[in-house]
Amino acid sequence: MALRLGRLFINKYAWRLFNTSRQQLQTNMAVRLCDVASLLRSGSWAPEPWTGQVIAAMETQLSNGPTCNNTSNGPSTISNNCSSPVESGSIEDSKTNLIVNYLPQNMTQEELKSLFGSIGEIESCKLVRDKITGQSLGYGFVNYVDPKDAEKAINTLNGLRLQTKTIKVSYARPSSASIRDANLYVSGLPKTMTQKELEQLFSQYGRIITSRILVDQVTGVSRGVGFIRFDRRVEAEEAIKGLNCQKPPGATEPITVKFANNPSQKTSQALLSQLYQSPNRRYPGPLAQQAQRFRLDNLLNMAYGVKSRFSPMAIEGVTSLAGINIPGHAGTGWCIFVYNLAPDADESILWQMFGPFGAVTNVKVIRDFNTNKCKGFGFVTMTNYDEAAVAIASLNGYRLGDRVLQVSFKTNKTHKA
DNA sequence: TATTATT
Repeated sequence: MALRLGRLFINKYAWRLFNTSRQQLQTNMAVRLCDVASLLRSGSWAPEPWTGQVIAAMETQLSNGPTCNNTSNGPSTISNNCSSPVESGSIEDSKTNLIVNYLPQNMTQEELKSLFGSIGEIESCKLVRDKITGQSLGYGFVNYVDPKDAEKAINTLNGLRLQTKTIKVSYARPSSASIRDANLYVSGLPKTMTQKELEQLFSQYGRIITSRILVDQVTGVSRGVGFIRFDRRVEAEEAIKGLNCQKPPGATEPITVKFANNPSQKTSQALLSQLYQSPNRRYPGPLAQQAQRFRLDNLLNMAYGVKSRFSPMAIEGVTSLAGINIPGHAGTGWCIFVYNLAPDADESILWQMFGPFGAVTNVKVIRDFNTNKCKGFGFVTMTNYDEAAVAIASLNGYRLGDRVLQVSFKTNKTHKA
């Protein structure tokens, strides 16, 4: 039994790591879409040949622009935005606070902040997680300092594809008990009914926030079930009274309308993660350290198994991971030392240089306290070893302006310039 | 007949 659980545990981590690295790559791609495109146009950045595919994907997404509606993986709202102070009659609607929906399951709060921080200064950011299991509930909040940045985030990040999801970015409504539990589950729908028709049917009872008709993944044909989320719970209650057991216009069978199940209902997976994750997060102890080691081991396994381009480490690298002496590794990622930056270098140039290679969680330009000019070096933290290694191999010796950069994993020794 | 929208 213990072995079984252990195996499940390991597989779960391997799976998560694999998806996380893919997702983070895409996240960082997304952040740098505009930057990279402008660099390409200016000709000041020459990517390695293999990054061509990544760049092409960026350009495709950039040229397509954000798409809000009717994606195969996300519900959409025909009636547009979620927050209209006029319509909702509220004058307290924040113009800085955004709700972000349909986030990939494994996206972290830091990644959320990283993505939205590329737009402007963030006052606060929260990824909402299940209180018990710690699992992401797939949505979060981003509160900007400047309302203009919130608007910009909606314009540039709404409809962004991350992994299999298409995120939705909209103004958050003022939090209130009246808007909770307003999600309806509808079944018995005619297979021919469109989302628009579904919304038309329900819109008489209130403002619809989202609607969705589930479709067969292969054929794309309606499964006759869907969801309607109203602005307010009372509206949902009225819709149940008015539409449950009723036949939609032209339909031969009545539909069933009821409140949707809460997402926090426990699955076996949730129970498993509750067993292992929850105590770890609250009380970092031997189990947490063990989990960290699994993460690291699996990271290496994924690097070996998934990437054929690059064989990052020899066996001594694996054994060193069991210990704590890992050059450049600070627990949260691989720290990279970048030397010979110009005095006017800023963080954005580091994002631009390293972002295309994979998941970048942090960049820092070291500045002189008095002049605020770059002291000639900085640091970049990357999540995945292989991506960091390729970035280093590609950017070490890179000519930035009239300077030749030195790029390496950060060592534990003090660097002598 | 079931996705993850209110901190």
